[in-house]
Amino acid sequence: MSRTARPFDMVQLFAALADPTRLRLLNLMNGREVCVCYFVEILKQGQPKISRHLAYLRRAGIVQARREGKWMHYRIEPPADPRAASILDATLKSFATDGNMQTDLARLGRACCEPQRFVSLQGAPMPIARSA
Amino acid sequence: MSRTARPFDMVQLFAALADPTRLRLLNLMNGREVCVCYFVEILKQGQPKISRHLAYLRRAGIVQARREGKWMHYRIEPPADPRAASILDATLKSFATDGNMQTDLARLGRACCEPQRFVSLQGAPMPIARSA
DNA sequence: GTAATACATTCGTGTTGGCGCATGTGAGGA
DNA sequence: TCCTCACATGCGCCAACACGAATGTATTAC
Repeated sequence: MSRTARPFDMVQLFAALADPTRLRLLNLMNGREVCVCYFVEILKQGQPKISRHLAYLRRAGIVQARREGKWMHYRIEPPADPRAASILDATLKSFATDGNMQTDLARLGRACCEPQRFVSLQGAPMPIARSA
Repeated sequence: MSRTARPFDMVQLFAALADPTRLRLLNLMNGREVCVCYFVEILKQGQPKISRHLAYLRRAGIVQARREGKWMHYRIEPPADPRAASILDATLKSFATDGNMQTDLARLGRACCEPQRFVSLQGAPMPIARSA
């Protein structure tokens, strides 16, 4: 039984979106694959907190993780269920007109251009642009 | 300060959608103004439970209530915030391909055509079609 | 091997949410 | 006025969640 075959749990999807930290994480991952250390730096939140929210998003089936040496990269995984995909898409689009979300993206952009300014990002891999 | 002027709380919106009973209620209200007694009959759930979930949806700013004598009619109130409106719209559209939601709608249709078959619906006002 | 780095997970605590049950409230009807 | 109907709300209980702090686990550096 494939993971995409079973019907998507819409309630779990909405529960995953019902948290400000998780929405900020999704915003930062929108179009990019991002290393956990960037989340911690940009959101200025504790690492366990970030990690737990990422695990929550992964359980909900909307993000995927990839290991690269010591680092973990997270990216958005659009659900196979078209209903869930449309909800997630509408959510991601809504970030474009959200001032706080754009501020986060600007901070991410600055961190990528000058990682040497952030002690916690020394040697960390840059976010990788992704189509989905 | 008007109620629509302040920025919509997206987290509260998603929290409101993160419950199966509330999703079923929204589905039944999609395109209609429905009396509480119909919700109780169609969903076969206790009246206090239905009432509390409707109150939750009202607090989230996506449904409105109207009193008509002894009966309360609930309808969907599209949020003024276009971001919230698009999320809600995508959610409502997703019901079209959901078998359980269509079953609920079929039960509502039958209850409206033959209210005399349901003891709890004697004299209850019929749902009223609405554009939004 | 040891140590350090980058994340994940566990633990304990406070908060929130959902539920059934009982009770309160507001609008008719007799 | 009293009663009933339709619905809302308060109460107690239990489960789920968010959080900081501490600890565990891969991976790399030495």
